[in-house]
Amino acid sequence: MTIYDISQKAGVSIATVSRVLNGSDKVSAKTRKKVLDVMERYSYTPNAFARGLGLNTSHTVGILCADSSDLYLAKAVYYLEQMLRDKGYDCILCCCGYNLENKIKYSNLLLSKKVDSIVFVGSNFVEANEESNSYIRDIACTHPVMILNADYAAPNVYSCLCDDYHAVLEATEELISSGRKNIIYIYNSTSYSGSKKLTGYMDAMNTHGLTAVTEFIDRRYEVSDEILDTAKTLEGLCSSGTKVDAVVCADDQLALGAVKFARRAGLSIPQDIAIIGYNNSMLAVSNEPELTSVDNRLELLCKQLVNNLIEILSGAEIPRKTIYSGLLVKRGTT
Amino acid sequence: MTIYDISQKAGVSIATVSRVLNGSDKVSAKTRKKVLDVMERYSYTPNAFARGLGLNTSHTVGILCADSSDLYLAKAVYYLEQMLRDKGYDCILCCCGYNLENKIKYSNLLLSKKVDSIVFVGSNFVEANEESNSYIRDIACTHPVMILNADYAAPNVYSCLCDDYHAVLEATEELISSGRKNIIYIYNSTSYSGSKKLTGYMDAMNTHGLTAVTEFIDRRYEVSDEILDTAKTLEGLCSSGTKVDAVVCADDQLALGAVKFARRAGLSIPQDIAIIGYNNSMLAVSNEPELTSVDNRLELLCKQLVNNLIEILSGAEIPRKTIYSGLLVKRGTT
DNA sequence: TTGTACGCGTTATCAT
DNA sequence: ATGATAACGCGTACAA
Repeated sequence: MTIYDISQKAGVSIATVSRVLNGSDKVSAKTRKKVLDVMERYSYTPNAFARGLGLNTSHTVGILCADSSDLYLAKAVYYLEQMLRDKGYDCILCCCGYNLENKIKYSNLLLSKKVDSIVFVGSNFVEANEESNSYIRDIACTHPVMILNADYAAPNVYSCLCDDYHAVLEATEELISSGRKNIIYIYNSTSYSGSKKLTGYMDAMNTHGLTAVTEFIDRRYEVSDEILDTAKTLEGLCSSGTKVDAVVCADDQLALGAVKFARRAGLSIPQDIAIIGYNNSMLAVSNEPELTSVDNRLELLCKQLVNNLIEILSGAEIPRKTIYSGLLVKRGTT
Repeated sequence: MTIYDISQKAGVSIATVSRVLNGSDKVSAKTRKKVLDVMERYSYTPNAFARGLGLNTSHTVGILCADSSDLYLAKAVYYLEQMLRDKGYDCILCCCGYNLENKIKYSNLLLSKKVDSIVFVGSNFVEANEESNSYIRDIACTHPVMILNADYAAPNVYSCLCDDYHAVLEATEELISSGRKNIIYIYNSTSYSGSKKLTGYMDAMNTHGLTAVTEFIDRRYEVSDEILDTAKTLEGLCSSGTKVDAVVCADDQLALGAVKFARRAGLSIPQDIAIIGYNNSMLAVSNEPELTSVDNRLELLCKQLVNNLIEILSGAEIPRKTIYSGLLVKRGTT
């Protein structure tokens, strides 16, 4: 079924069919109904390719993320997909891992598929050294670029993020003010948001004259391995004499590692050791005791990002950067 | 940059450019190099719309799932996306929730986007009553349909699944043979695989002359709520006098609910109560003690599904149904 | 309000 | 081996 067939069966021209299709008001009610009926009867659907060819847009946005099975990213992808679909946009998903080469390769692939915009999901798309980010600039020359959870200042690049710096700073200070002194920070990423968080912790410790101790956990293919690594790292740290009465983690899964450590070491939570996670994911509640965790407002961020994107695609101006505050959700581990 | 521009700059016809593009062997090495050079210089990329219009295929498959943020589905989507991309296919992701109307609506949407096939991820796409599945038949009239984790017998529909029936049956028997008598089954889905699992439990109990006790937990928007509901349900059950010395769950998150219940009730795991989960997800290891859980071979299933799909799209014949056995992974809760 | 005709960028079928 | 040209299905000036 093409627009031709419909026009013939309805006894009108293809132009009229096209007008009906696109909701033009220059069609008489009678003609519209006639055409609509025929379309209905033959359950006609316009050809997306032909339409795209003429319009040069597919009403599709490319979603790029490192790993859509990561708890946090999966949630983000889910929100984005739902919200974009509500606005009439489809999503092509592309998981590109954590290395630069693939980020570039897959961005281009998405562009070649004629997406209207690219959404980078996760702060790992913005790195510390400027050259590694030039691919973002390149894309932004032709397409609006949206970044979730990181900021990159360039024309046509728009960011929605949580104030991770202050969130961690405040979480750490909360521990300090409740009397904890030996607070360890555990992280697994040096991305944009990763370094903000780290700085938040450092500043809090320094301000209060406490010694900062940080541990970096390598990202592992299996989350479960990351949890185990965290537990082991803490065990090693303690057995080498380091005192610990609190752990701030850049991630809920790291926090679960800390919980595992505490359990194995026979420490009671939160009396002997307090633990704070990040993301306020389902992991926080799945555990017993439940994790105190920073909620970084993912749903809100996604909603804002999608709204912004729609605005931009319709030609409106929007702020380059939108920031929300994190929220410390207190539960059983503090 | 179009094929025209390239042909002009290379001093050949568009037909030749097209041949180079598609790797035809009817181009002299010299001409090929010349054209390739021009393409390279102008970093030309063929227009996906025009190509699709001619070929009527986009090398894209539609992935339909209820909720891509669900732990299990997210992992599946991730595997599928990676593996399909390896084979040169893109994925349009579409999350349609659990109701029939949206399944149909979004399937059609994907078809209108000219996907080459639709992959249904999750057993919830096949329901008990036949009418609810007719939409699958409809799609299969024009496109190969792949189903992950459920089976539906119809032409042009192919399934990859785990033998959930036997997996649960054996898990239950394992508990029975280790002396447990009051084994409760907890589930949250009556989908294809959901009912297989349930039957596996029932059969095991009946065979050994034990009384089956099952509890259905409503799916909740937040996983954490589901965990809490499970814990509460078990509390209610016990306080009304039902004895429990083991719990088999259709899902790891339900199992975490059981763990939560045990903790709150002061029961020690696994001495007082044994718990078995399903999916062998990260939740199994995130917890302490770690969950004994059935591994339903997701990665294997996805790999097989993708291989099958590629075969079909290239015109080969493949078996309608591929079944793998589940694997009981024993850990701390049994 | 409606219709005609062309362009969008490919692929594929012919010739040559 | 290469080139000319007709599809592919739609949107849209422009004409009526």
